Parts: sequence; structure tokens; C-alpha cells
Amino acid sequence: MASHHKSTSMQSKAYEFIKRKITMCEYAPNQLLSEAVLQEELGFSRTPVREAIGRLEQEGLLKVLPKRGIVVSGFTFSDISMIFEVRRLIEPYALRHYGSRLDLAEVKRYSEIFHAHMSSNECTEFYHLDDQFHALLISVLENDYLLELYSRIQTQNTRLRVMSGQFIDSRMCRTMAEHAEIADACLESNWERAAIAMTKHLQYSEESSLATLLKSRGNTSIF
Amino acid sequence: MASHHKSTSMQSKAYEFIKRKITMCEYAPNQLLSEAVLQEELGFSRTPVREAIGRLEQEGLLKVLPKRGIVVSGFTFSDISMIFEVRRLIEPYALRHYGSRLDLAEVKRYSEIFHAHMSSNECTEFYHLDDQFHALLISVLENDYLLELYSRIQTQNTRLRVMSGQFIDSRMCRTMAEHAEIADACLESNWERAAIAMTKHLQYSEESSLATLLKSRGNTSIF
DNA sequence: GTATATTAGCATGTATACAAGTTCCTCACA
DNA sequence: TGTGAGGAACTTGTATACATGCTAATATAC
Repeated sequence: MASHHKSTSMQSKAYEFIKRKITMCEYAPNQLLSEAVLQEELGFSRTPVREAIGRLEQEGLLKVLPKRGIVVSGFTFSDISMIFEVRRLIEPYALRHYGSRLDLAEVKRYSEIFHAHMSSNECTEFYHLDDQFHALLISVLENDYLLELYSRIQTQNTRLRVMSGQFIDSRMCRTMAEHAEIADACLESNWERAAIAMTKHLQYSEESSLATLLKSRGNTSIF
Repeated sequence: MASHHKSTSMQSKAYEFIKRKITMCEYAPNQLLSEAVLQEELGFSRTPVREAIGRLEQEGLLKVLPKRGIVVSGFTFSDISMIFEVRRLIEPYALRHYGSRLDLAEVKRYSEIFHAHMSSNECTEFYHLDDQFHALLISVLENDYLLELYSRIQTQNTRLRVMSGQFIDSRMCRTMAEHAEIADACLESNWERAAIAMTKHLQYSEESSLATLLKSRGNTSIF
């Protein structure tokens, strides 16, 4: 009976909650859900939960099957290739055109980490670092459309990563090295080189994603 | 009191209805609305209207001011530059990388129209033609993320066009010529030339948009 | 005349009741 | 044993009642 003072709306909380669960694959791809399930998990009533579901559906993370239920969006190989196509389009573009906006002091911080850890493998922090580095580079785009698109892509990327399960050490080392290459090009203000390095990095990254998925999921093309 | 059999949901109808009104500037940029107003126009109850509003807000066409009302999103010059940045990024890319997927017979149809009308000026059909041509060229992208982004951009572009009111004949002719150039490059399967022509076309187009808006709105940077 | 407290009206936020469609189990029956 | 009609249980779609917060106009004190 206590009077709750909620600073953020229940809808937003529901949205963040569900989105997180989907991103972390606690709601797995193709898993069936329902409003009722989500209501119970959250303790909210239908309205805010439904609104959250609507937002998530529009972002493509969910699909509402009328009168039947809700299903978490799955992945196909086509999805993966679309995701990386967008990244290959946007990220090198950001470097090539707006690299000069980068805070090189911050880039240097990352560069040192990459060089230091090029042979180490601390998984826990690794992907956090990966995300943060790419987020830093993309932040030079002051274009809401592109940033929002990239944010969606990054969510999908995280799902892929979590789904593919264990990380391959050799890939981690190579990623560190590729990141180092990108960062160093930035520190030279050689944006063309940085863009090219980024393109290559994304190419390798896509190949590795596909390979990992193929292995871990035994050639099922959809999941 | 008649029993209506509605094939599509009321929510979708509400969404299409409101979106169309915003696109056509019948709900003008920065105009204040409210759920009540929209309910009355549609004759629906709150729920489906609210859900439509939610979708439109996520697309950036609307902004809900909590407990205060709803405002139709306006434009700033920054918006215009963001819109054209996305177009300059996507459209030449589509031609350069996937031009070969184009149905050249259709391109030829457009090419002939452009050459024929390079000095005429039939406003009514002009922008329809413009949209269709660009839509044809972009359709080679089989990337849901990029296509959806482009669809949003095109909505914004239409709003800009409607807002800026009357069309400038000289710009129409130049557009026809620029389109012809793009189409002809495609017919030669010279995708690099097509991409460059597209880039130039978009550059001119942006400049023209800005100029028109400046004139018609008397230097108000926001509306 | 000015400043401030009060309050009525209207906005959205949330909960819930009801409508209508889908699925799938049950059970009668051939 | 197979099969199909019926219906219970569950789903989302819609309408509406109530809660809460913002705004602005008004009354009141000075």
C-alpha cells in the first residue's frame, strides 16, 4: 500500500527489461512468449507491457502473431549478412568522413589496451571493450538516423555473440590486433587507412561469426 | 450501430491515417495534437489510437509530451542535412554495388520519360515520378535495415517537399536532366558513373531544398 | 497593481473488463 | 482404431474507468 514514486514510466521499465532479456538470449530466438508471461515477470498490468511489446516489435526484436502469441525474432544467415553489410557501410564511412572529430586521447587509451592484450584473453571484459571501441568510433556521426540504425545493429550483434556461445581465443587475439591497427591509423590521422582497416576487420568478423554459428549450431540455417 | 467487419486492425488504420496526415502536412510540423483530437477524427477509442501514436513516435514523426500533449515533429536545418547525408550514403552505394540487379527495361522506360520531359513541367506527376525512380534504384538493396531506413527518409523527404510548397520549374528541369544522366549510366551498366551522378544529383537536390525553404519560410531555422 | 495560493480542467499513464479469434484436447461415433 | 464435431482454455484486440500530473486562470492577500 506504500505510495511508489516512479521516476521512469512502467512502460520504459518493461521495454528495457524485455529488451535486455532478448538481447541476452534469456528469451531465446524463436521462443514463444505471451503478454501474460511478461506481465507476470514484471508485475505490471497489460497496458504498459503491451506498449513495450509494440516498441520491440517495431524494432524487429519481436513479432506479434495475432490471437496466437508473441515470438522472439530469430536469425537467418541472411540477417547476419544484412547486419554486417550495414556495419561495413556505416563504420568506415564514419572514419573516412568524420575521423577528425575523434578524441585522439581516448583512442590512444584504447590503442594501448589493444597492444597490451594482443596475446592475453580476458573474455569477460573483451566484448565490453569491443562494443565501447566501436561505439567511440561511430560517435562522430552526428546523424540521428544513422546512430539509431547502428544502435539496432549493435543489439542484433550482441544477440549473435551471446547465441554463438563460447568465444574463440584466436579470434579474440586477431580482433585485438585489428582494433590496434584501426586505432593506430586514427592516431596518425590517416582516416583512409583507418577506414580500410575497419572494412577488413568487419569482413573477418563476419566470416568468424558465420563460422562459429555453423559449428555451434550444426548447420541449421535458421534459429 | 452497424456491425463492421474490418479486415485490418483499427490500430493499423489509425497509424496509416495519422501518418498520411503528417506526411501531407495536414498536421503541420510543430502542430499540437492530443489523443482526444485523433480519437474524434477517427472515431476509434483510445487504445488503438494510442498504439498508433506510439509507433509514430518511435518513427520520429511525433513526440509525446508527458501529461501535456502530442506535438508533430518539426524540422531543423540539421534534419535536412541528416536526411540528405543518409541518401548520399545509401543511394550511390546501391548503384555501385548492386546496380547489376536492376531491371534495365524499366530503367529505360524512365530514361525515355526523363528525356522527353526535360523541358516540360507537369508538376502533378513530377514528384510521383521522382519517388518511383529513386525507389526503383534503391530496390536492389535486399537489406531490410537499409530499406526501412530509406523508407523513413523518404517520408521525411515528402514532408519537406510538401512544406516547401510550390515547386521551382527550373529545378524540375534540372532534376529531369540529372535523372536522365543517372538512368543513362545505368543503361550502360556503368555503375560507377551512375553512383557519381547520383551523388551529384543529391547534392544539388539538398542545396535546392535548403534554398527553397529559406525563401519560403523567411529564414526561420526551425519550423 | 502585483504576487502568490488555490483550483478546475485537461493531458497522458495505468488497470481492467469485455470481445473475438486460435489452438488443441476431449469424446462421441463410425 | 480412426475421425470429426464440439468446446474449454488461452491468445490478442478493443473499450473504458480511474489515477496522476501539468497548466493556466482566478481569487485573494498585501
